[in-house]
Amino acid sequence: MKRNSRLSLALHTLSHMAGEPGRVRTSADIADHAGTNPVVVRRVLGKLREAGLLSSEKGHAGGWQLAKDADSITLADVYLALDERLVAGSGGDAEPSHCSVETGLQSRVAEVLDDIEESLVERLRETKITDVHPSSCSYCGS
Amino acid sequence: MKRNSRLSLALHTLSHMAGEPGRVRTSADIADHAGTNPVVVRRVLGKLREAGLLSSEKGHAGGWQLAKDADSITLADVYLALDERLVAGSGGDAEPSHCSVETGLQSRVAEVLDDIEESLVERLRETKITDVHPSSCSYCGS
DNA sequence: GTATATGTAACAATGGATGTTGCATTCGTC
DNA sequence: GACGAATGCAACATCCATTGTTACATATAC
Repeated sequence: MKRNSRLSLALHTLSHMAGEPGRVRTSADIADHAGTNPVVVRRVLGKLREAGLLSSEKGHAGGWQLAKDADSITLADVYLALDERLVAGSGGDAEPSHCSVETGLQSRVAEVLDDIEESLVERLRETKITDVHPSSCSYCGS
Repeated sequence: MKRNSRLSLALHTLSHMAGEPGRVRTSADIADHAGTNPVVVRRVLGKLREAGLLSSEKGHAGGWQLAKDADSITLADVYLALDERLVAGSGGDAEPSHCSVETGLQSRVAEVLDDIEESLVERLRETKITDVHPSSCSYCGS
């Protein structure tokens, strides 16, 4: 995995689950499919659980499944659950400048990027998890 | 500097230049203002020059300035000049899977992210460099 | 009690971005 | 023509976020 792997892994997994909503999957299964590691899967899916998108059960027959209807989950939900801020960045690490033009400009640039970030989230809100699942998929139970 | 530093540095610099379009600035000056290194500045601004947004002159009285009207430069121009792909990521590093559901899903996820990326660029096209420059700026010559 | 799952902490490894140095080249000025 | 000042560029070092890994505690079904 390389860039945007968290978002990618999340969408991948959710989309899979949208195909067979009832099925419970272990992090090991998911990791195999996604070509990564169970712990990484748990880390990412844990965020989605915090956001109420997934539920997990410990123990023998445990695993992960959707906590709500796939139709009601948008990419914005996923994006926000993962605390991604692709455009705006982490933001407030600018060392205070002596020059007032600089500080003004810096905050203005940050403002603009925040606006763009917001637009991005709005755009993400338009796509549902069910839109990601391939319509031509004849393998899953759906 | 930390995250999104290239985009941030580029916007910062262009916005500065929009204030005093005639002035030629050295990479050392710009680096000072941005709190970074002349070579880094040249790396980033070099991309903007390739895209025709800036021009640079070597030699004694050399430096950087806008190559076109600040009004005609949008954030999309900058974003694309820098080869940023914030949403879509680098993309094609997925190891080929034996499972056809996987490959289908992976390409579908990539498709969706590409769409979002495109929307982002469209959004960026709506903001001009002159929109970034603070209207309350009484320091620059504009 | 055992097997199997998550939850989590601690640490290692990887990789991209940034910072740095050095030097060739170009251009104005003396 | 020599010199100073700037870009252009390559090579290397450093930093840092992400990912990968190991280990172990905990919970649950059988």
